[in-house]
Amino acid sequence: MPSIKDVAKLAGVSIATVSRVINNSGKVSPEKRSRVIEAIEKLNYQPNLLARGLRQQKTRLVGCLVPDVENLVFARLAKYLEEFLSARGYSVILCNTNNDKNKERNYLSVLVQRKVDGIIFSRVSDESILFMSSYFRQVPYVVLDRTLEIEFAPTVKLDNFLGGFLAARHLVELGHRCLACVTGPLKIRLCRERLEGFREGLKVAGIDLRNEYIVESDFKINGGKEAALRMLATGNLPTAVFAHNDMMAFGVMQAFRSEGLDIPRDISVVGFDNIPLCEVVSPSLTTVAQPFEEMARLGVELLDSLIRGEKVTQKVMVVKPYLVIRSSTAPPRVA
Amino acid sequence: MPSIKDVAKLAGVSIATVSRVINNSGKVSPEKRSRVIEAIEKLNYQPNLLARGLRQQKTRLVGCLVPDVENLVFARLAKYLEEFLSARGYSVILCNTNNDKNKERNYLSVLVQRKVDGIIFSRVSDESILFMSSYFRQVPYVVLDRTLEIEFAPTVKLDNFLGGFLAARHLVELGHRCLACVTGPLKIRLCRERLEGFREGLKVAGIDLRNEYIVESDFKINGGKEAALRMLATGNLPTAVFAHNDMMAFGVMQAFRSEGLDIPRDISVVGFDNIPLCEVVSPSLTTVAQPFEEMARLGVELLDSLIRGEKVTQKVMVVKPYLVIRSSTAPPRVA
DNA sequence: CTGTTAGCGCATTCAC
DNA sequence: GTGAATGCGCTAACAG
Repeated sequence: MPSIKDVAKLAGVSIATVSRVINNSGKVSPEKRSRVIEAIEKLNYQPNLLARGLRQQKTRLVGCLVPDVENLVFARLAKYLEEFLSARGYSVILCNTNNDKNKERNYLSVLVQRKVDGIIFSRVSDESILFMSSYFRQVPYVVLDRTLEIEFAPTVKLDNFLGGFLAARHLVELGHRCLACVTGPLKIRLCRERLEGFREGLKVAGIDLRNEYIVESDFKINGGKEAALRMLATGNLPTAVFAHNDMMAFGVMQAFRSEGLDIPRDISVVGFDNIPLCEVVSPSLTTVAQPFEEMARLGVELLDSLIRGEKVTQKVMVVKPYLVIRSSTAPPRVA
Repeated sequence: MPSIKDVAKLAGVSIATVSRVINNSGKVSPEKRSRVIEAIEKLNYQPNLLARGLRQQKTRLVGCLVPDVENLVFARLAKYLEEFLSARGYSVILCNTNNDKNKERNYLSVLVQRKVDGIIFSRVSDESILFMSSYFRQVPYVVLDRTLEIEFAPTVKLDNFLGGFLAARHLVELGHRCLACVTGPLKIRLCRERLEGFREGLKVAGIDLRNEYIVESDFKINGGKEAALRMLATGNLPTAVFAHNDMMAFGVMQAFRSEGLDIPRDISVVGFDNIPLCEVVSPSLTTVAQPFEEMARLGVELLDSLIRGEKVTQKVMVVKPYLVIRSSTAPPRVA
């Protein structure tokens, strides 16, 4: 591996001049510049980013923590984060925490040791945040998709209440009066928000969301199936179901269909997330879409500003979900 | 950020002693050791891995190139790679090339500049490999899931021919005599291998795979749909279909079902990959499973050996796929 | 056992 | 414009 010295020697200049050429800083005579460029190409020289980082005290590295890359939601988020970060000249260390607090802790430590310029957290546990808090003044960070209880934490989040509300309004407008909600784990704040938004959407139409129509589940497809089966078991079916994510909605649809019900003729289903699969299943799934790309873009912009030390006035950004109407929702059958 | 100097000062020892404690190298008196440890904790000192990497000429960083993290196959692979690599003390820079040759090129360059200890390629283009070849003697690498035409390239790959063969044998054993294959892009070698394996599996049963029953597609769900519709259009339906991945198999199932056909009563379908969705769709999908975890494990082991400079006798490893029989396959209806 | 020192590769003063 | 010298934080070689 050639170093800057080798280039300098070959070009017959000092390493300072080579550095100036590489970084386009300072004045260099055209002649020496071309000699340096020639040497660089001849040696196939690549600057050592470790050394540069050590010297400059910045690395153009950003760490991204996600709970599960196999989850389509986070795969998507990760993809966009990476795309926008690399467009701004950052490399990304992607850390899959697997929802494991110890892994989170470890990764945070590793990222700090590797001197990342910033960190983007997505849905980490409060414990990790606590652990991380000792670094909070040392390394810029942005929290994505999850609100922290920490004041002033720079955050990009979805208006989950609105998401639930949109689902409710859509179903009410179709004429549904008997609705159910399959939630994610209610210990997660965003689930509570989605539920409350849904409840409010019904309330403004004069409909009560009865407790027996709230089924708590786990964001997984099988959880959705089980939730639907539980409803079937009561014999008291709603005419429409709102699930807190698309996977559970798929499970709900499958369970109902396996019992001979037709979607949406017998029961309408609304999901949440708008993962690509929504449009390919049949019937295609009406869902509350999360603007992942926008969230990633905002998160990256925010982090970049923080890293560059720019003054950031708005540290908490809330993005709006929107409804994508497909074929899984329809007016209820006339009773 | 405290440095080793601060620790040394606080503990009243030299930086060499601190280094010895950190790395557990050399002998240090118990007393000084505990003083150092105390200082480290007090200052919340974290070693600077840039400096260490620069000094040691190794970083414990590994770069992983995948074509598309949103694709469940690669998300899975990436997850396992990360898991096994971090278990061995490596951090991972995950690069999503988005099937873009320029991004591949860029990433390779970045990884080299960041002095990664090794690289794991998954399904990169031949062009990138060409570009990379200038580094091949400088940085250890392993090719996953795709064979290169380069001699001696360390590789972990699937026996794709066997995969096709297994699918064929299963269907033939069920009694099918009229079979079709929905392939991925045939310019990709592994698709040709899967197809040939399938053909051979039929051949040993005395069945010819007729050309009109080979439909080339694109690995996507919609591609599968279209392929099925094309078959329907000919009016000459097979009794079983083998698709080169699960997503296309889902598309095939959907298209057939939307035309009133029943899976597996009217038509059996076999997929490839064994993504988690296989067991949750209905009917659940019989498929040729790729042992992603094993591939990742072998790839990481191989790379680690290479990095450590161990002598590696077997540089090309071929892993075997296996059949997972679910509900999408059944004997054909009696003609 | 322990401390001093050199140097990894680079950007950045500061003289000239 | 240009080069010599310094130091980022660390490990390793060496001397004691």
